[in-house]
Amino acid sequence: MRKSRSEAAETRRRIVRTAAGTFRRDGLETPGLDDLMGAAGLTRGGFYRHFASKDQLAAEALAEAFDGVIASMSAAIAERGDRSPIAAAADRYLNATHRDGPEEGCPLAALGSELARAGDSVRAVATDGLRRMLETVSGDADPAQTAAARDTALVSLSAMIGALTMARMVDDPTLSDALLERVSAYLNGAI
Amino acid sequence: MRKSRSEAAETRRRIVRTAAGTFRRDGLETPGLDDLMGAAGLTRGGFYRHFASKDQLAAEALAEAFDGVIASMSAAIAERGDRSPIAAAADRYLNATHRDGPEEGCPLAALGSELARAGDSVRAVATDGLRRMLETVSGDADPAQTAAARDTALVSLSAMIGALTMARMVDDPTLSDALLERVSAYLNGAI
DNA sequence: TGTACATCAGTGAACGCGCGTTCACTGATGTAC
DNA sequence: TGTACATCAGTGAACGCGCGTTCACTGATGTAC
Repeated sequence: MRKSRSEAAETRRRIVRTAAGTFRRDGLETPGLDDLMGAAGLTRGGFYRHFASKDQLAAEALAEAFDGVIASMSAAIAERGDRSPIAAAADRYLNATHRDGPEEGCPLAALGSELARAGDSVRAVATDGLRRMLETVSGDADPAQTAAARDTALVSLSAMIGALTMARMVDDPTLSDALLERVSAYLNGAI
Repeated sequence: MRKSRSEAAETRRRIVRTAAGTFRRDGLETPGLDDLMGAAGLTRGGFYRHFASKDQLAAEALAEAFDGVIASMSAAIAERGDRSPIAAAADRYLNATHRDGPEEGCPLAALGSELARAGDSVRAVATDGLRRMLETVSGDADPAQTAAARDTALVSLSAMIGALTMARMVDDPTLSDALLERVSAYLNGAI
């Protein structure tokens, strides 16, 4: 049954990658080890060959989720043309595709209120992820960020996270669409 | 052991009221019936004399939480002096007291990402609560709301909810304070 | 108004279930010589 | 290079625990007469 080192390393990466999606779709507490290992095509017993605890997997999966969404926003900003970085980030963030695919999206919107109650290691990853996202939307090409750019990033990202979370929460599609469209329009025009 | 009708009705109200705080502090899933009944000074067994399910209590407690926070914001707006309703709402919402007392605060910030995955009855209450908050911050004295006022409310409330959620999540007090202060300053000045 | 009986608020134990974690085991991989 | 042995990735069962829900029971309250 033993797998080679490279196979085991690949297995570990697969567990983290699939868990990053499962956590964002179903929350941090709801999925059990059976769900998380099953998503990677494995059974529960092998979990502790790779991780010390479910919390450790959550922290690593969260970091991976941030990597993906930050790369996506960074790319959107790089291709922004003559728009502001914030406008490009808002377009990438506030749309139906992102709303309807939380497993590939921003973990701050997917897990925000649960992260506030999570353990120290998870919150540390979340804090670092928020910082990286703030740097990204404020235009990370500029190393000497101005205070105004930083404030604009704080306000804009807060609005994006709040709007996407509410757009997923409401049971009225019209209100959900309005949240995405109106906040996106505001960030495209007024800032 | 039987209690009088008025005592039973008072007990029911107490369970809903204390549960509204417990859910906001600890989340929708984490507290068990032991915790929820214990907070009201009761034991688990009596729960089903008052509620058909834990989900029903969650829906009623959430509605009560909205009532409280909307009354508070309404009062802040009524006493706003020459400031805009949004500025008054932001001051009431984005401060350390609210951040550090989720059990008495806005359920959208305390439970946002969990509400997006909740059952139909809970999501219906959440949707109604968001609508009521939007009406409140857009100045509910005006019955014929303009589209612009509605859009401003969408953007402002999204920013408030996102900023408060992030302020509770990050493990760095400086960043947490900055989120509250900078978004509040923006909503006081620019809108 | 008083009495007999029915009701039911609340208790505490029990139900089945799924959780995170542990462990004995299997057998292919890695290592020592 | 070949062989003998140690290692360990992954399995599946078991552990104790707490969950939401059910239920028999108690005894004060409510109701019928």
